[in-house]
Amino acid sequence: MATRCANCPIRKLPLFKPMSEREVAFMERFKIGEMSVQSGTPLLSEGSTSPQLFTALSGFGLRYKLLPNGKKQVLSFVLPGDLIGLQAGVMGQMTHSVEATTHMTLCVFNRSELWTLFRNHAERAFDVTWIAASEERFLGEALATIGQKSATESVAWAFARLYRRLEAINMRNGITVPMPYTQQNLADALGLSLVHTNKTLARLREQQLATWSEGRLSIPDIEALEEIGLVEEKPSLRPLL
Amino acid sequence: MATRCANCPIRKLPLFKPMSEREVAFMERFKIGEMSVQSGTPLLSEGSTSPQLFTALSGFGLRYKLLPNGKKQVLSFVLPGDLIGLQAGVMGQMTHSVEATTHMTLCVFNRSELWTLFRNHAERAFDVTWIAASEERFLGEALATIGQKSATESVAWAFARLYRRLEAINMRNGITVPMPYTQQNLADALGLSLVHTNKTLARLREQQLATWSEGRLSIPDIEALEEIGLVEEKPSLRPLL
DNA sequence: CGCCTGTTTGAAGTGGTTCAAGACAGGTGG
DNA sequence: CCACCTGTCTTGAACCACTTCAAACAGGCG
Repeated sequence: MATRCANCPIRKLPLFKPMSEREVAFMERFKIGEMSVQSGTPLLSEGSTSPQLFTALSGFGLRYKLLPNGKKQVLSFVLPGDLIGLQAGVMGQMTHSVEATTHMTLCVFNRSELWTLFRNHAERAFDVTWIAASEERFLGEALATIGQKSATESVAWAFARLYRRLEAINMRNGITVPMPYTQQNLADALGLSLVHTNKTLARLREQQLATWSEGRLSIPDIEALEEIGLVEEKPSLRPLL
Repeated sequence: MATRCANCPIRKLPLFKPMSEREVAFMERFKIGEMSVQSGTPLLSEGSTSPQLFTALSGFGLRYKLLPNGKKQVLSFVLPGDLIGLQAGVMGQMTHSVEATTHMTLCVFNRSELWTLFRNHAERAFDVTWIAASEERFLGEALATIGQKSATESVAWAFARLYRRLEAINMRNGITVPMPYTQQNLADALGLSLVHTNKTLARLREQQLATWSEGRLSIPDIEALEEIGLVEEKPSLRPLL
């Protein structure tokens, strides 16, 4: 059954900006339903003009682009709290695809209501823009990583970023966080080959910097890893849609 | 002296969405001045919380990030019509720097007025979000390029994209467009070394696909170049701020 | 003229790719 | 219950696209 926004389990997590009562009330109207999908389900695809926006409530996904040469670039990992489909929402068309990596539950919003949001809820509209700018910021960081860092630095960057983000939504357990992706997914995200990604992971494991197995990532010293990955930014208080 | 928005020379270019009279009137109030800077001038820097937003009226610039290891990633080339500083505008802090590559003239807006825009001009607010989403889209494309394409494909992609964008603002002259950047700039944008970039340019020149010298880029067959660069998206009608 | 920035070229080195093959786990059908 | 998938991870070895090092050249400028 659809969770009421008032009881939204993720809204109160430390990562998210508090919402006023009026905002919660509006979101409750804006939300048209809840969706539950299995792992592997495509949520949005490149070129489509989806009538819907989603917010991930639980589970993990991937945003990616497929190239004419058959290669795949993973743009980012979708985690609980992420807004999905903003591009189609404002520009009318997706230029990347999104799919569920694990089972996911999602809030569903009506794209056509986005306009109402802009007209009547300036604060929320500002938040939407904040989210778009934040994604731009993330991609800029990813670009700098792929473009200028070594394989080891890149993997360390990705792990550290994911660890901090998961920590901020209370998914850290001791020194480990869930990581339900494959090495191929990580390779596609960092522009590396699967083989080299695997060898890089082995090296990080030997040095006790990061151990990734059975869907869980363990990081004994996150600050050391951040240093290796040349991480400069931390997740900041963000609005939730 | 300051151009009135009503007479804005770039608003009527084919690339930009028409603006209503009410919108023009608002922009005229939103705009607090005009700025003219020399080549090399830093406009915004990483970490700063600039009180201003700009729109490039003429001239060329660069957005880039500097890494702790001393390397530089160019995120994009700033062309006339581009909005600068949106990140600081909504998130309060820049995570990349922007500087002028040539002489530039810029419209200056007051960041604190951005909020007024969101409250009283929903359409314009929507446009701002559109712009943010469009930058995200571009960075996704750049990521796929750097991550998955060969050096030749990357250079072809960058050239084709710039050519089409400049064409859309009437800066094409026959088969040539202005390109006032250095090979080092391009190398930093594509995550390649200067030497290899230079050799790749030589190869494209030999094959008569693209000739870049003395600040001008000539492309005899843009569609062939787009194919080589695996270009899938074209510049689309965009709002101007 | 001397200096600076940007471009060009050659040659050597390497971080990463590609190819190949095996191990292991989970799932499926006979 | 076993044989046989298929997907993921792992490892070794050969190769090459790109980097790094080095040096020369061209144009603009005080």
